[in-house]
Amino acid sequence: MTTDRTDAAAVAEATTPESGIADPIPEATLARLPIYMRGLLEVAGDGVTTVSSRRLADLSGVNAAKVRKDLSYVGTRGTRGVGYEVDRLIREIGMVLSGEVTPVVIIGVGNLGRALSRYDGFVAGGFPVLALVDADSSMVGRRIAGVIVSHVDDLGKVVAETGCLLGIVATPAHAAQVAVDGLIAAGIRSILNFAPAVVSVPAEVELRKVDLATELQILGYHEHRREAANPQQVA
Amino acid sequence: MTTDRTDAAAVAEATTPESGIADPIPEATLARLPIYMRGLLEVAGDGVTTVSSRRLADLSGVNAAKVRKDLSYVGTRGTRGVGYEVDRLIREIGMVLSGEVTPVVIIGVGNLGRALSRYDGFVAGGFPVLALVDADSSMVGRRIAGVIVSHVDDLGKVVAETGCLLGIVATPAHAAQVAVDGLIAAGIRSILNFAPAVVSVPAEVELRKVDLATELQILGYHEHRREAANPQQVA
DNA sequence: AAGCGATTGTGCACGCATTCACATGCATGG
DNA sequence: CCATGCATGTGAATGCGTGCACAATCGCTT
Repeated sequence: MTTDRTDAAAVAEATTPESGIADPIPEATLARLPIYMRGLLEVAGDGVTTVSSRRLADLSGVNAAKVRKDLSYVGTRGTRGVGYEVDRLIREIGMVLSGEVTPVVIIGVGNLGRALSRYDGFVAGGFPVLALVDADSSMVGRRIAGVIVSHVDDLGKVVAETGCLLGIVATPAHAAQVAVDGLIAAGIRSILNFAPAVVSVPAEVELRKVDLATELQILGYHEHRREAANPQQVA
Repeated sequence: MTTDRTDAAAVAEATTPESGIADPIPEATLARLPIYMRGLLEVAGDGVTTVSSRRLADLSGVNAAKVRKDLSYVGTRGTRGVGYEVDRLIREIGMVLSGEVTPVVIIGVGNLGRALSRYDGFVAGGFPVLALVDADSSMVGRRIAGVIVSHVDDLGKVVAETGCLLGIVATPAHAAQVAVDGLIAAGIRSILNFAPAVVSVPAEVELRKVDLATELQILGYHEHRREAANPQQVA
């Protein structure tokens, strides 16, 4: 797989046939694939074998054309006049988004960290939480969701042992940057940050952010906006 | 992502003078305002009285031009050659995003719901969790983060009593639609959904979504991509 | 009083994402 | 074996968000 490491490699993988690396799936599409997957698994459970883009769109709450364009990126082709084969779609999408099980480490076992470590959706989605670390020594040794909490100083060791590839930061804001640096030092290059803080990472590290307070604030904005517009109406 | 904005109304109120309702702040800008706010509060704590767009940009991890354009939406004007007045910016941004305290109700007190109800960031951001409900009778009556859990059947009553304007759905996927319908029936028109399910709401209801599993899947995709490209290198 | 350095405010162009609209092509029925 | 209907795949138009680049403008210094 890919022995030519020239700068032309990037160009070459545009429409690589089957040489290994291939697709540059748009971020927006990527974010919808898991949604499609859920819908597909649902109809598959009902014994349905084919779906139209229209049907899948309804299940996912999006536009039918968008579904088709999205699916065109994953490579699967549907059958005109019929639709897409459910089983195959599930297989192909599943292959695109981390086909196998990808273990996760969580830094910070406060309220949020504990909840995340017990969140069923992660393991169900193929992301078992295999490691927990915290800076608080009184937490170390505790067992949460079947996993023993280690000290953050042992992060490198724990990550190496469990083979975690993804890191979740669930620390207070002031500890976020340190936590991220630690993850990177431990070899993690994909990080999901729940701490309400701006952290900086080297370019080769993928950092995504979930900001709970911000979500509420955006909702609050719209809510106040509506209140200002309408007089009032207690349901 | 998430959030469907039908700008039918937004167009009409384009540049209302001061008739009450006014600004149509872009969604992207809105999402950054809380970040700016954090940076501003930080420098304000250090006694700084003015910031340049450059400085604020560095603190927020964004582009300076973006900061200026964003701030132009909130109305505040800076002083050329000097920068923006910190105190005023804090006040103005604070006014834009739900100037006052906005109470929140959480449906579902499983792992996630409990964690959210104890999350300090909410109350710190002006979103105290004043009500908790669950469908499980064994949960009803329990006290979590100082709030007694009520039964979901009493949702309307609880919402009315506490004056909650925002709803958070933290139920399992299969209960999400019912939960959302309940919130709407109770008069809530701004909802944050953590359940991994597609739910439908009437047009006048604002629905945002936080999909934890999807976030990991996107990270997983990029991680696998990198692995496929590079040979391997255990730090 | 006037110039100078600094920083804002914004016009413009580019790129990504969404959506429409339609030709292409497959499967089924007569 | 051909016609017909239905759903795919995609070209093209539109809109939003981003970031550059620069003129306008302010405070400060001389």
